[in-house]
Amino acid sequence: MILSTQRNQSGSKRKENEALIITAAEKIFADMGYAGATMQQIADAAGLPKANLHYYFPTKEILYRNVIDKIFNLWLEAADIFDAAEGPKDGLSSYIDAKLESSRHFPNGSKVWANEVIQGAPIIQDYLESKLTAWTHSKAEIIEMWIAKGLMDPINPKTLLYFIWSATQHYADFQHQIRTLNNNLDLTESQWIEVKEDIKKLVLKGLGVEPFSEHPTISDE
Amino acid sequence: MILSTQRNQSGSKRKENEALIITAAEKIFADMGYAGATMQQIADAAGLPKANLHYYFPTKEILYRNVIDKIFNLWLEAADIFDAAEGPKDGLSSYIDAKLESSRHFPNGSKVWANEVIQGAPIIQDYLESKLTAWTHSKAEIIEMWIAKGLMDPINPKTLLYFIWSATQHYADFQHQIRTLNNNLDLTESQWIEVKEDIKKLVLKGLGVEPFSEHPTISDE
DNA sequence: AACAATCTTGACCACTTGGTCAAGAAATTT
DNA sequence: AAATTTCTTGACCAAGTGGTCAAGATTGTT
Repeated sequence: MILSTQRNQSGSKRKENEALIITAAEKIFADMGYAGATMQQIADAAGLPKANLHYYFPTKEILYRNVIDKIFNLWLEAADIFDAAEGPKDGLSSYIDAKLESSRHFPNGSKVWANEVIQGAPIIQDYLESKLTAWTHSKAEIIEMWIAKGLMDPINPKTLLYFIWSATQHYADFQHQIRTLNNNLDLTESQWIEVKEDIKKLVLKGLGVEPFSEHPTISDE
Repeated sequence: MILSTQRNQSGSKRKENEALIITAAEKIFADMGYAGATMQQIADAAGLPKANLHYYFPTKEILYRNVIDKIFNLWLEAADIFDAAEGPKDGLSSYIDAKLESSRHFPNGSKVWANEVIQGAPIIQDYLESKLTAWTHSKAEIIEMWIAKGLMDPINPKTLLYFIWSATQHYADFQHQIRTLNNNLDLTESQWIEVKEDIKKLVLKGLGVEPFSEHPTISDE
């Protein structure tokens, strides 16, 4: 008895099972969309009976919102890099790296988000209106400051943000298409490195962020 | 009676109604996803009773594949520009323009495609394996030729294609998010022009495609 | 005008879905 | 060890789904 008392060290059984269910749900929602996902599939993926899911998350929508919540908070964290950066070379590089890492290792979150937004964000509109709007404005200000300081070419900050979001999230959302066009193989480590370098180079050079090391490009052939 | 005889001049009633249904279906599939869309919703959007849909398209999946077919053929057409181009400046500019126009005026097709690919292309995998693969290889060859001729910096051609696809399709797929971040307003004509210019400039300059007209950018502040 | 082909439609059905519930098993507290 | 809280689960249900069907309306043909 004494031995088995505190079997679950890391918090209550509730937290454990909620995390288990959310992880399973993230995958199923990513693969099937909100409407296409069934509670039964999620239950199977989590290894629990369906009725048990409803004990922890009363409705499918509540479960879904918990999934979104987890995803969005991860994204917010990943973007702290931005604020700490000295200038665009540093900040944008790190941000692109972080977003690509996230696309590589946690594509499901990005997929769920994409699916939801494509469909007009019927369930998470309040997120867009509040959190995402605030976040975007704060990052746009930083970019504008960089432009004002002459550290990069002028560009609409939102256009640049969309640019980076789309280029990086594409590797999560369109993972399947990319794999198919890569002889049905996932990208290798070296391919990922190449993608990272290509994207960073393209963006930084495209923005006229100067000291990109490397030999200066030959101007005319 | 005589008056109403040839009411439908342009081809058979079949073609008319099929087009009507496909257009309605495209919107519903884009807004709801494949699983989330119901035949009843599509029927309502088309102004027809549900049983009538099944007369023209026996199953939901057959209707869906017809929608995909229409979308994909439009994309193929838009990419002919690529082959006719002299070099990257011309070719990439035109392609970006065409893709952005398509995102602006026909976002639903892009959304349906994105939804499907995110979910692993359960229904259109054969498209990816055959048509898209062939198309991509042919475009990659052109890009490699441009690189070999020294018309642009070296880059993995697929990475570049993904880059352009993601940047342009983002404006269709994430239309709702972009609108929300634009004070709940659709982009204006001048905003679209700005986006086009920003993206083209970023890509071309990022690829070291030189004569981008305009005044030479001031190198240091 | 008679006939044939095409199209239209309400009513219907088998099946799946999210969600409920009540009985009980485990764990925790007193 | 008794009482209480938390968790587990099979069985169940009302609602909605894709798809069917047969009767009829419309159109085209001879």
